Amino acid sequence: MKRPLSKRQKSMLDYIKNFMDENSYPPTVRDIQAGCEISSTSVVDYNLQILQREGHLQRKREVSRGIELIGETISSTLRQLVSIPILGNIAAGEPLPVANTGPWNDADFDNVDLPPFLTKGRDNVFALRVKGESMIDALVGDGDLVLLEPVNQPENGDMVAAWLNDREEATLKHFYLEGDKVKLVPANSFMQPITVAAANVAIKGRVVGVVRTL
Amino acid sequence: MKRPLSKRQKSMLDYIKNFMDENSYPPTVRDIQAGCEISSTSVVDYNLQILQREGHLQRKREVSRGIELIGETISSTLRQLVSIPILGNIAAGEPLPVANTGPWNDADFDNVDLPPFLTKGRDNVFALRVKGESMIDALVGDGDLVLLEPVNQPENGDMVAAWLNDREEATLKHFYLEGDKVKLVPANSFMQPITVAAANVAIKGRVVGVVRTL
DNA sequence: ATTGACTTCGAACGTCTGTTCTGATAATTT
DNA sequence: AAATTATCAGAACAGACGTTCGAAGTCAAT
Repeated sequence: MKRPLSKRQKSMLDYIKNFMDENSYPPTVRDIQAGCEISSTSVVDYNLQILQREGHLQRKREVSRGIELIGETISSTLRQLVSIPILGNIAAGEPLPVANTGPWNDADFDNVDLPPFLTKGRDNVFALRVKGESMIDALVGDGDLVLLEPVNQPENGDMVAAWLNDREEATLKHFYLEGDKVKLVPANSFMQPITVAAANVAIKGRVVGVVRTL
Repeated sequence: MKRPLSKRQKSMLDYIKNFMDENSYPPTVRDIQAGCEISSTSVVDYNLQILQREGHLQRKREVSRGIELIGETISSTLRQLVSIPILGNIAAGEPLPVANTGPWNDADFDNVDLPPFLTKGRDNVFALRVKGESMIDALVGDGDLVLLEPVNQPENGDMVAAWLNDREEATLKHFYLEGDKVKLVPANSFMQPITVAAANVAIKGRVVGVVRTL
């Protein structure tokens, strides 16, 4: 979402939208190539990658017509929303009621409806309400809603909801894998990083978004 | 509609419907083959022809995933969304292209679609993209989207987009009215608060929400 | 002028995918 | 029982399709 879309990318997005309105299935790379008068399929692929990175669509690798528009309208007044369960609160010392990453029983939790560009088409995204001021330095404050994507193996630097088996508590921290240990860097400069055995920590999810209302 | 559908044809129809609910594009012949545990693609083709002849779907020849269900409805979450224009960027020293708070010309700006709970029914909410790290202490970082509500007279402590007439620049600051002067407290502890005459500052809007994607 | 990021180009590779062909098996009718 | 029709099996073909690679072009900043 950093750079504005180029003319070509806008044109492609428009074409895809029109195509799906008329055909009920997405266009192929070569459909887009012809429709937008582009000389090479690789250019289409290149710009599709950008459109995906910027959150305008989701692509499925090696799948023909594996394009899904997100955040785009179907009709003028009705738009698509994604329902996301708020599984509970998260704050240092408090238990996190996330048991597994299976399909949620929607009836058990409060839900928020969010536009798809916030989840970027990811599956099983869930939300946690932040309690306390312990994540200040990560620009996450009390009352914020953090959107998490279930992951098994986060990448270094990701902000994750980590569960410590021995302490039986969950916090929001930055994740760094160091050999067979995991270093969890807190998001508050007054708190020290902690390093624990990898077996002792369970990553519940990776933060993919933050929403705050004042 | 001469003959009733066979068990296999019903199964295929169900599979196609489920597939399109989940994937936003139709299945291939081989998807159906696998999903319905059919031994040969020719059998799928054969039954697809029947389903088409009976009017349950429409096929496009030689087109991958060229299947269109007839008389079926989409069953995903359709809700109301609010379209909000992203009027520009805001960062210390940069001009803010907000001229007035009248009705926006939607065509001129990028838009984001947000669920109504983020705007809380407020009118004329607009968004600004935050540039730079100068609002760190207010938990607002580079790339964040801030949602603003146009206000004439903010309350003390509100985070506002303030335009300084003499400097011709706009920043995100906390607002405090002190007599006939306005104190603007920056959101970065390395910056000093500034106090200016009330006539010298124009409040463009009050921050009502923050959205961040990672 | 040189760099470096971004974008485009042309071609090729390997798999995906709709289609078709031949033949077999099952169900239905005569 | 024989004939007819409906359905299935397996294989193969040709084109569709996503992806990748090396090279070059563009453009702004240095």
